[in-house]
Amino acid sequence: MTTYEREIYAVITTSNEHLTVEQIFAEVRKTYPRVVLATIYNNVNKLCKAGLIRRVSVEGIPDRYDRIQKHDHLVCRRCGELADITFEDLTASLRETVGDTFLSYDLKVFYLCPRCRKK
Amino acid sequence: MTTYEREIYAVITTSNEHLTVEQIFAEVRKTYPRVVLATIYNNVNKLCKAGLIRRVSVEGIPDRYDRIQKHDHLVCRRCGELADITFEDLTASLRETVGDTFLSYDLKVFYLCPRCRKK
DNA sequence: ATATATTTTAGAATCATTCTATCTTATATG
DNA sequence: CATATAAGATAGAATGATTCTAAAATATAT
Repeated sequence: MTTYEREIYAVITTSNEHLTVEQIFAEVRKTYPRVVLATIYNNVNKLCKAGLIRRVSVEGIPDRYDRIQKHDHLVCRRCGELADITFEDLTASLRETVGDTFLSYDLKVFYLCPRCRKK
Repeated sequence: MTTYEREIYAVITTSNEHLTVEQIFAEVRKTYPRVVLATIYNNVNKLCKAGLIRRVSVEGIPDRYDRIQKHDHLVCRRCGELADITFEDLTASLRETVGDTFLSYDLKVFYLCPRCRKK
């Protein structure tokens, strides 16, 4: 692991939020002021391919990066904010339906977050 | 409904595939050669907001448009190709977990499509 | 110690999508 | 019917996240 890989991995896994590349960039910059945005892109891609982090893509907003530990996501339909939920694991059931080419799944649950609910 | 809305709606709902804006554009053009790409964008957006069609966003490839009738999607991890599956309806169970701010959900199942499997 | 591979930097390029301004068509009102 | 107003379509520029390319720096291996 390179310095940046380690640093970016740490930023993502120690954060309780779902960080965008820009947010990771801002964070890494505090320690390594000369880092460049492309380096963050390079490394989140590498970390994703290595299976150490996961990308969370929500339509219309920049991709976010997250720890891999199994969990699903709540997405606010109004503001796009992400939150974690842990719903029952569908793996076995899906593998049965799909067959042995099944790889993984992504469950996004749309809702109104508490803040948006008030409005 | 305007002429284009009707036409675009028809193209999407009569197709067995999951069409991109470009594909819809090509199709509509056959009947209305003077149509412009922005018109397709305007109208798919309007149709989505009206709840007559749904957008299917898969990371890294252009958005696709689909009929609304409840079903889930298989996404090939290798080529991005989409296919339909109908998995058990999780609505009731999710509403229980999430509460009454629950709106809807999106389940994507990643697999290897038959074509990619061969390689 | 030198060659080779990997990583980073810098900035240009890409490309789906949105936006703005203008023109056209449809609808409503007197 | 004529004119006003709203809605839709066109054309093309703008946006913005992400990727790509080429060069520079750093690390690894022989």
